[in-house]
Amino acid sequence: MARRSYDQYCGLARALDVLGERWTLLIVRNLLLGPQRYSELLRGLPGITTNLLAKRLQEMESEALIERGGSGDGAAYQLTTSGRALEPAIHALGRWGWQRIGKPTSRDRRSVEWLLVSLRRRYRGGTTLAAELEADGQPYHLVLRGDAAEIGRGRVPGADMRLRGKGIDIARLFLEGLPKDGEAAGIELEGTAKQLRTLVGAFTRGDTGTAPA
Amino acid sequence: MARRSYDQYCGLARALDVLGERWTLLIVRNLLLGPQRYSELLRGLPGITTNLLAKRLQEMESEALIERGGSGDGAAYQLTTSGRALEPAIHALGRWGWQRIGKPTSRDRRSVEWLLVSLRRRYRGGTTLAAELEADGQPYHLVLRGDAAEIGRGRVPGADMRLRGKGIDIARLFLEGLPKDGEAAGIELEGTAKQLRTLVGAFTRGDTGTAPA
DNA sequence: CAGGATCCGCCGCGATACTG
DNA sequence: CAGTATCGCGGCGGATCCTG
Repeated sequence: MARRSYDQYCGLARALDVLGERWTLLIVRNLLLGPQRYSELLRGLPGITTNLLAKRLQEMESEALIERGGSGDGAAYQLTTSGRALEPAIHALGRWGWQRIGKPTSRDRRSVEWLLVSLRRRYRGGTTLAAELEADGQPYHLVLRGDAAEIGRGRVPGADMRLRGKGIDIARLFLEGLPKDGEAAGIELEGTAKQLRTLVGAFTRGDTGTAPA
Repeated sequence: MARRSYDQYCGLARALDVLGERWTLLIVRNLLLGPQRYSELLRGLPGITTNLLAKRLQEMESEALIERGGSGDGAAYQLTTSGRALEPAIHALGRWGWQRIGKPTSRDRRSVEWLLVSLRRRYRGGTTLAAELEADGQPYHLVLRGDAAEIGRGRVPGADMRLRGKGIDIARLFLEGLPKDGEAAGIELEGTAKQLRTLVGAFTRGDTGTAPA
């Protein structure tokens, strides 16, 4: 084996020894919303090939970033504690990237999941609300409780509200905010308009300005 | 040209489009301590080759991460505002890496500069002190003023204290702290023992625990 | 000496095909 | 569904040479 290394006694260089190869951090990003199976990762990472995904998963498992969880039918890859500890780094890189990002190009793939990951960082805090999302048929949950925001895949029991719509419309809702008329185009709302305002307002709009403390 | 891209409308993916290739983030790290010339970067990045450094510098300049500053004799590469905005991401990755790093192997190169970069993040705040370092003949400065820590290359006028020694001894001082007897082995001190304790105590020891607020 | 350019060999990556 | 096998190409590493 003997992976390529910078051979520098430096935290950053060591991190890049493990994370610097292509796709690795994007796999971590996708797992931040919850465990996923091989085929789900493959679909969620447009452009990666099967051999490369398999190789990366092996390397990441040997580096203890991920582990195979569950058994039988529920078998899936999930982050270890060490892998989850990458969340601040992913948020810092993501913030820098979102600051430079312009309008999506025609070649850009989109996923509401990329956005949901960034919402964990954009949460302002101080809200109490449990929401369910159904974007393009896939369920997600946002549970806001004081300073903590738990955002991931799947439903949540006892949700206060529910949004259903196309991923691109839901993404626009969180990226651009509610329109003046308070009607979110193309989105089916189960809940009050006030809850919707609370949900959307719980997150900072973008990364152009300084995020409120 | 047309660099390789993940083609994902996601901040992290966009950041990795720019930063994901080999050596790029390490160049930014080295420039965080101040501008450097081509040959200085080459010496400071053991293992990089001349062609690759030249290529990376071109790419980074076209991405507006760095710019050629100064003129004539003082010409050097320096970070732009956008490049300097990477400091939080570098600190986050560095913290993760320092947490996993063990003892240096025999192949590991060392540099007091890698450590100084991490000190900017490890600064506890609340100290007022201007110190000069001379490690392996190279001068550095640490100016601590309240919440701000300015750490970089070169001297600082009106330093309160001065340390001189081998880089490895100075690195050990900040990584392991002052020995019980308060005598820093192999280090020449201009200043009081109290100042030395203040300086060393102004930074957290490592990344194993949670850094104090 | 600073700041590259050029050539070459290799391996990481991407695409496709195939297997348990 | 969850990977392995194979192959071509381009990015990378190493060395050398060039120009102000």
